[in-house]
Amino acid sequence: MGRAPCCEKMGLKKGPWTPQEDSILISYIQNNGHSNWRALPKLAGLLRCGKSCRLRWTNYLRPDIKRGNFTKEEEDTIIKLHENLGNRWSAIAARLPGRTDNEIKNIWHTNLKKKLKNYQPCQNSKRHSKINQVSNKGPTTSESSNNSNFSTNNSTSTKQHIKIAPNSPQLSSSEMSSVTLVVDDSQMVTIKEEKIESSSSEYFPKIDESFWTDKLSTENNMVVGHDQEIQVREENVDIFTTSSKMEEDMDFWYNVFIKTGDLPELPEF
DNA sequence: AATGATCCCAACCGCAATCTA
DNA sequence: GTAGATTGCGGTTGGGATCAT
Repeated sequence: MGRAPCCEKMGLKKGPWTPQEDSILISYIQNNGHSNWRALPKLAGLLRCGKSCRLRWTNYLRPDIKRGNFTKEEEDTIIKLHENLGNRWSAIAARLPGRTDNEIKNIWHTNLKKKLKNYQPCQNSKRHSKINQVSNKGPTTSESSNNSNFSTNNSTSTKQHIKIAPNSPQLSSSEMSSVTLVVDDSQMVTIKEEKIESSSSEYFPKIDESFWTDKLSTENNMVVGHDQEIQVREENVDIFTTSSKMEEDMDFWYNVFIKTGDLPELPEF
C-alpha cells in the first residue's frame, strides 16, 4: 500500500487558504462534486494537492458546517462521548451534526480536557482497556468468590449477569476490576465491582475472531449489535467482546447503568 | 509599550483502511 | 490475489491572537 505523494510536489501551495481559493473550490464542487479529490485541484485550477482540498472542504467550506462556539450541551455531549469512545473524533463528530472531527479534537485539547481536570463527572472515565471474555472459571478474588450467581453455576435464578472487565479508577493502573451488572426479573440492576488479581488474564482470557464464528454456528446466540453477541445460557448472560465497537457499546451500557440506573434498551436486529 | 507565555485553531503529516484495475 | 491509488483518520504543528508581567 503505497502512500500517495502529496504536497511535496513542486509548485503546490501550502498553508492558509485565501478567499479566492475557497471560492474556486466551492464553485467547482457545487458544479462537479468531489468524486476524485486527487484530480480535483487540477480540474478546478487550484495549486493545491487533493488532500489539502478535501481537508479544506470537509473542515471548513462544507455548507452543513455549524460555525460558532460550542454550546454547553455540545460540550457535555463531547465529554460523554469521549468517555465512551476515547479519541475517536470522527465517531464523536458523527453524533454532533455540523461539527467536524478536527473542530471537536481542537475543542477537546484546548477546553474540555482542562475542564475535566477540575471536574471528574464520571468515576469510570478511562476504561478502555480490553473488555475480555468472561471465563467460566469464575472469580479469583476473595470477595468475588462470594458471587455465587456468576457464570456457569447451575442456579435456577433468572438473574442475568453481564460481566465486563474495565479498569476501575479506584484502583491503581496495574490493577483491574470487573463489573457485574445483575439484572433480575423486574429489570432491577445491581452493580458489583470487584478487584481482580494480577492474574486477570487467566480470569479474562483473550479470544480471537474465530471464537465467534465457531460459537455462532453451534450455540444459542442473540445478536445485539453490529459486532457483538450476547451468549444466552440458561441462567445468565455473558458478554464477550469481539471488536472495539463492542467496547464502545459496553461502555455506553455501563455508563447508562452507572448514571441512571436504567437498563438501556438493546438495539434490535 | 514591550515582550514573553499561553491559547486557539486551521492546516499538515503520516499511517492504515479501502478501493480499483 | 496483488500492487498502486485514494480516502479517512488521529496526532501534531505553525503562527496569529490574546493575556500576563
